[in-house]
Amino acid sequence: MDKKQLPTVEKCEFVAEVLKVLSHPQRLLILCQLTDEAKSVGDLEKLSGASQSAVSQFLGKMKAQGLVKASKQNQFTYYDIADPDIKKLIQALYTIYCL
Amino acid sequence: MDKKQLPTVEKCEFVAEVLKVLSHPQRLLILCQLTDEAKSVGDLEKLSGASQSAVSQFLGKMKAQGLVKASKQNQFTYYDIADPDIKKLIQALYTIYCL
DNA sequence: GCATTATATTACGAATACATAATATAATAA
DNA sequence: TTATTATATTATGTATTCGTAATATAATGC
Repeated sequence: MDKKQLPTVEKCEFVAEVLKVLSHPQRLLILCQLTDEAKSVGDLEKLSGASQSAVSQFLGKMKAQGLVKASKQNQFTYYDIADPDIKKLIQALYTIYCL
Repeated sequence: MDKKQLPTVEKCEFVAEVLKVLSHPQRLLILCQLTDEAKSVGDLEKLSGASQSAVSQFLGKMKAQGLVKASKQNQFTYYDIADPDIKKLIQALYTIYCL
């Protein structure tokens, strides 16, 4: 994704795609939790209140989009933020809405 | 909306609602354009490439949500950002994705 | 008045997203 | 080997969103 430009239709298409992922309460909570440290699917299930299936599906899709990365350790899969821009975005949201 | 807290489910529900509005290419472009200065529906129609009906509907809904405000001058309706948090958010997106 | 321009509203089919249930797989424990 | 735990996958009905067409309203210009 090239930067240094005014918002164009193409840029907005890309960013809107990212925002669509964040525009869901439980997905947003999951991503917020992951900015601290990697967490297992089970951890995120408890923290978000979403079902096992939903959490796994959310993470699978976000991984496919390159937003998070997975590392399997024994029977657990730990997820972590993969995209630094997402981390910045979550931090910006925190600054605006939580400080 | 009270602030100063870690992300909670309720906070995420609120923020996700806001992000849902931004998670659409043309709505995002419209909001980006409005951070500079108020613009008419027709201006936004041209800038976003969305249909007259769609632009009017987008603006109507965003107004109902308190994100933008309208001021009618003669036959034109000028829209402007109403929520300072949205302005901050758009600026953060600009910093992350356009600089 | 009539035509034109600007905006808003309503309606509706098509596409998408959601939540949930059911099932599968893989690892560990007993 | 059987049971249990952790995660992934698939399926599916429902709800929501989107885009567009049609129509309405309101102001301006002729």
